[in-house]
Amino acid sequence: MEIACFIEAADRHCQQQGVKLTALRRQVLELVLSYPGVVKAYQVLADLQKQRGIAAPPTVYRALDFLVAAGLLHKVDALNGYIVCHHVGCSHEGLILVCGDCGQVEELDATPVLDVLRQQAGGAGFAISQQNLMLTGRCKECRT
Amino acid sequence: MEIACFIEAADRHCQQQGVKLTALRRQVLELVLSYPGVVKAYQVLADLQKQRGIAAPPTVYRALDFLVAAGLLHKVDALNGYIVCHHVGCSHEGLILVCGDCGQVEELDATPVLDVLRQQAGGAGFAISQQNLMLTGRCKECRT
DNA sequence: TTCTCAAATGTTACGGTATAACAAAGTGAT
DNA sequence: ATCACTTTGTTATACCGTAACATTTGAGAA
Ligand SMILES: [Zn+2]
Ligand SMILES: [Zn+2]
Ligand SMILES: [Zn+2]
Ligand SMILES: [Zn+2]
Repeated sequence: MEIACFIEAADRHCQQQGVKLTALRRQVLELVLSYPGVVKAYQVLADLQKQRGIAAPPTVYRALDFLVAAGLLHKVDALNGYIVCHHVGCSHEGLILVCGDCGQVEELDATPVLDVLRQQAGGAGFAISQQNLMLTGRCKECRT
Repeated sequence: MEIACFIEAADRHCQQQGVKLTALRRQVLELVLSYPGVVKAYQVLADLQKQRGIAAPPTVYRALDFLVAAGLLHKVDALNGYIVCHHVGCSHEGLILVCGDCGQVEELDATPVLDVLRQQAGGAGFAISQQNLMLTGRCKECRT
């Protein structure tokens, strides 16, 4: 199974970083993984409630925050959602393409373009921090 | 006055586009202009209430949506806020730098870098739409 | 083992963000 | 004046996210 494999990698990744992928965090990660694209916190919360009967917002937000900090998820501000990072470990800044029609997500490497952006911003006295680039558009399928 | 000049240009810009900068929309634009950087909808709402006694969220959200659609404001998703576009008319895609410390904003031209991004995304079958690039970081002053 | 402390999770309550739905008022054309 | 259309007002509610404090858990020290 694809998911189990990812979880295993995530587990190793957390151990390397000296943080713990607890049962709850793993469960939330699995729930996010079960979606093909962007997922919202309250959707994860609903799923979690189906599985363990009761859960409150802080439970899922804390897990999501942890997973983002660990580099396993990315937050998609424009959609108030989260996506799985499929480039764990490859110390990267992501170029995240979100299809506005179907919600599917593709993640490319933004390192080269961010070098250019850092230079351009630096010329204006601005130091841009480590971050991902989010762009919206339409995926191959949705372009018909 | 700087603001009056901007409003005048905004008015012309709207006329050219065949949309109307009504009194309410102008008032909201002035309120956003009165801040140096990112402003939040509910802050504008509070200001509006001071000026006209009563106002509800839809009033300000509708005005803000209009101003964004007209190209007079940009929405900063990462901060749930809005900024004034100081490149009205120059048909542009902005590279918007937001200082995470002080909220100040600088807007550069993102056209060249978006050309590169379009090419990279196109290689993955993705057609990215017209949009601005938002990056967070620290401005000259806040870097101490 | 048992204690202790820090991290993680549970729980309650609340505040911030945004929109749906419908009513009323303005605008301009016939 | 009447009509169709756009804008604004109003109420209510849904969605997003966190503060604050209680409780549990688990790893290391005594
Ligand atoms: Zn990634
Ligand atoms: Zn799609
Ligand atoms: Zn702009
Ligand atoms: Zn600053």
